[in-house]
Amino acid sequence: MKTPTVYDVAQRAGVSIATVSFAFRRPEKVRPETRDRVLDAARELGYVPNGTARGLAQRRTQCLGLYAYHYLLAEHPDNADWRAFPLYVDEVQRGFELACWERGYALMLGGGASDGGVVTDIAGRVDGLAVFAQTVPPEVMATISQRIPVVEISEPTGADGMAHVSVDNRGGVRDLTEHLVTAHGARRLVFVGEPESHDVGERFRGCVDALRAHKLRAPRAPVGIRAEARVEAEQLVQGWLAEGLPDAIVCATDQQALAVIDALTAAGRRVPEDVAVTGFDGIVAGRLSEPSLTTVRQPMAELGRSAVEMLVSRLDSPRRKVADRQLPVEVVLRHSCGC
Amino acid sequence: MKTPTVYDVAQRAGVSIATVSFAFRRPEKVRPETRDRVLDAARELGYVPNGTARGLAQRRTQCLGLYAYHYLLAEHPDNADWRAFPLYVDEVQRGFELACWERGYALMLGGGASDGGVVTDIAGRVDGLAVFAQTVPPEVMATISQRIPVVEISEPTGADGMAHVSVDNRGGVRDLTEHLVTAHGARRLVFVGEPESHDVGERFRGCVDALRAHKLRAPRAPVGIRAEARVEAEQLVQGWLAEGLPDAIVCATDQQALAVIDALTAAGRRVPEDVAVTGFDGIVAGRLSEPSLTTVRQPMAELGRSAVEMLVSRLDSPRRKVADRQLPVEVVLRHSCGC
DNA sequence: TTGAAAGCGCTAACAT
DNA sequence: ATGTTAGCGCTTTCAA
Repeated sequence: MKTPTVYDVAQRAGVSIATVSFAFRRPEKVRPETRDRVLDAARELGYVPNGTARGLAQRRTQCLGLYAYHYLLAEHPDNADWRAFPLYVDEVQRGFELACWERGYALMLGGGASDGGVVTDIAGRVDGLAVFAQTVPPEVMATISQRIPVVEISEPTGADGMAHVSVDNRGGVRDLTEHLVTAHGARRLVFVGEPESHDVGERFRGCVDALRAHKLRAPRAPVGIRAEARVEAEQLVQGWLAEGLPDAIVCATDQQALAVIDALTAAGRRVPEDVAVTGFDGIVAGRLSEPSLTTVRQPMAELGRSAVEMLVSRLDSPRRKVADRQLPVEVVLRHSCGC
Repeated sequence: MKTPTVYDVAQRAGVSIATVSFAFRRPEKVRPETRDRVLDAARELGYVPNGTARGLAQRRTQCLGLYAYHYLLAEHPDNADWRAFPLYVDEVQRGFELACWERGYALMLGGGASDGGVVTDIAGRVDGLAVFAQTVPPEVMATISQRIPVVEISEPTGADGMAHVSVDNRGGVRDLTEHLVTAHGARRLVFVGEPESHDVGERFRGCVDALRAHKLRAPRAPVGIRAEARVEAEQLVQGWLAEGLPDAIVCATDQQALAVIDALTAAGRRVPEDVAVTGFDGIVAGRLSEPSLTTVRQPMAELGRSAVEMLVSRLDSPRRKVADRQLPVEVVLRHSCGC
């Protein structure tokens, strides 16, 4: 059962393939009777235009890509129940989806392996591509961004030929730390986070900014933790119990903050009575936790939407030079800081 | 800036385009030195294979489609806060994504307009397609399913040339109703749901089955409600208050059950003390509501995974005849039934 | 082991 | 208004 092509439709309608193409893409360019004949023939044959062929001929696919390496969370039993809530990447993805559809683009999603293979594969099939920070080797991105517009999500601005959307990490944590100090009288603060991440570095700097502004002693570096390791949170807590709890624990992400709170609770300490704990991101789980999590909310869906806008605008005017975008954040005061 | 093609790579490596193709796709068929020359040339030029051209030549895209018409929830202010939790479609989509990636397929997601245009467009670019029930006109699906394997998610089995994955709607509600009757002594039950939906019809029948088995009077038809209308829930509650509350309100979906509970609470009635309310689906919001929602859990991610499996198996052996699949459900007893 | 060449199904000049 | 035709960039026989 060979599927019908323009040729079949053309033959049946007694016209040329060009007319078939026009009947679909530029209906106004063909006489109404002719158009109806073509459309009828197409319907009778069950014609479905081959998008691949069209993409090749037009050299555009009307499709944007998102490399959504989900950190393979689903596979990681440690994290299974986090999946009950949408995480950062999920919410960004949702924004990306909706913005694509509003603009008439389809969305191609890739994931799985984190070597360059999958992402290159996707790059070869889309008009523009968005990727999350730290998920693809830079050489691979460099090559791809020479071919199509690329935007990196939550990646530092850099002169790498790619566009970047990020949020005001530093300002957010500065404001939050400021709150801890002025509203709750915190003096001894620690900052917990993955030291390798640029975002985390910025957040740490924001914490230091606020502390310095108050002439308080600032930690020299973040207390290291892996992205979402509960076990490490427990070890950290053991350490603090041994040497005395700080006034506040500023965490680089909500997930880490929740893990720290769990570990503290398990060790018999109360949050925020014994120690304040804060996060960053604004995921749903933090809204529902006990105590609810004071945090800095990122506009996650807006990050996804912005990525689409940036890609589309470069597609529409290719001469435009790549521009980065930084989105504002919002301090959300809940209970874990003592409020 | 023309992007490099096989021709450019071939020229630079001093070989033919066939050799370039082989070097990438069948490395074992070309002499190692030749292969290295080709790969080096490719790297130097920043070659990214054009997936569209490949798809056309191979007549397969290694890409599966999901038409994820999200009921435009995001646009509907009435529903804004539901979006904080993953809904049915989101969880199915997640299962679909992961299963695609595990099998080396990319995923093309379409949405937005619900006319046939978008879905036909996607159908023209993928090897297989999954759609949710009631989101695409049947004629359109009929045409598409003649071209590529299609599976409808949560759609009744039918001799329409498409495959279907669904769950045991009838059995699930039968068991749940049975519980209401035997464990909580419910006698007067109403069933609330969208009457047009096939799934809802099945669920209603399950309710009737259980009632009949106990020689209890069964409602003649579902009490109608739109998919996710809070306002209607309030009207229903007003009606019940006027004519006397039933013992139990069996709702066709969790979202409707939560809306009904909200309306009852707003009207000063207590659940489950004054009346039991149950749902169907097993969404996260029902786990966290007050009272927590007794429901029938669908294996949502599993639906998505199954859809992928069914598509891939038909792609792998095209002669296999289309087969449907029904997944089991699980009654989840929480507080809203009185447990 | 490598090369030549014929498509894959469509679009878009250009010609009529 | 419609037809002819040359690609789009790749895969894949078939020959050498």
